[in-house]
Amino acid sequence: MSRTTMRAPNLDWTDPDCPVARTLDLVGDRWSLLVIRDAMDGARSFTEFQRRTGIARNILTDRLRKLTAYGLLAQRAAPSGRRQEYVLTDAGRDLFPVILTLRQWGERHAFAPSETHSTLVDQHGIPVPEIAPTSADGTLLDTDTTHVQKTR
Amino acid sequence: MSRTTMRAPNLDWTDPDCPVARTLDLVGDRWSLLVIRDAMDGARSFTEFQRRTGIARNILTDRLRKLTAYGLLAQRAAPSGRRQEYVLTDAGRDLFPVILTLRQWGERHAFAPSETHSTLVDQHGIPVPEIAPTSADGTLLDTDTTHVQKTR
DNA sequence: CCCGATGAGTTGCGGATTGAAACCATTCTG
DNA sequence: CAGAATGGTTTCAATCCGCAACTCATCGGG
Repeated sequence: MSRTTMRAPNLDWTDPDCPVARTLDLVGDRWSLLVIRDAMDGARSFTEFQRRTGIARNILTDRLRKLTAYGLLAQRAAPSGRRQEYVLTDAGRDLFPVILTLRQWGERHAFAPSETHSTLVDQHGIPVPEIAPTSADGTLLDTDTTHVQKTR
Repeated sequence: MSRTTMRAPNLDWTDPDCPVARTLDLVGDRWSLLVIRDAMDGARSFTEFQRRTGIARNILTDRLRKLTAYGLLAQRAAPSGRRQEYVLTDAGRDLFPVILTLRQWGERHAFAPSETHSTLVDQHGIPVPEIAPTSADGTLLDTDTTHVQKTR
């Protein structure tokens, strides 16, 4: 889990002390996390991102640039030919738990019981179990058993 | 974990089959998740949300209404006085893992080593450990060891 | 009972962000 | 080499957002 040094991308954070707010300042718009999702699922090229997300092309240009500037994507030469491709950096790949929890919440709450949806599976085709936050001693955590400790 | 029936809030999903996209259709804007974050940390009233997030008031009005319509917040009479207050529903509280993973990503990647930030702690004041997605047999999961299985 | 202070919005408006579509320069491909 | 695909850029209209001012109801004193 290498630590990428921040490129001071935003001079003015929405809430400089809150890690949640900082993360959302980087990927909390309508499209960035869908681009990341598709990158995790194998998308590499401009056209492929555009096809999968349906995002407008000028906006995609902007998002790819921003995500690259923030250090979540990197551009490198494609293995075949001399075209460029976008790949996730370590920091970008590290958004996996975020995408996963968004996915699992959606599965639980954004589908009617009758509806079907795609599923995330591991190498053996077994569905990924639901994530459950636990404390150091293994007990389940939720809103009621945790609180934010202000930096001082 | 009670299942709230969807209120068919969005007639047109960005990507109807993908749980990630559906979740982002509900809370994937600039402010909704920060409102949820503050609700989890005890905010109840319009003014309190406004003060904590710094969001414009007309936008806050809109977000509170939408989140209520989507079933993530509910309005009920405040215990003291007859004023109304906004509280998280079960579905809203269930976003805890999402907020937590956003927070943990931010802690890892959105702060320079020298910077300090607020921390999430449990009842005993012990920092919440980092979430690690695992498969059914307990092995660590990431982008390389999972893939989306299309619904068919 | 009247005054000022809050709380909870609503309205109007200018500026920023998006989306759709057309256009353009390279690079492949047959 | 012609035509298609890739990876954008430009233009323009529509939408969204932030700010400030305004409203309306309630509340707490004096």
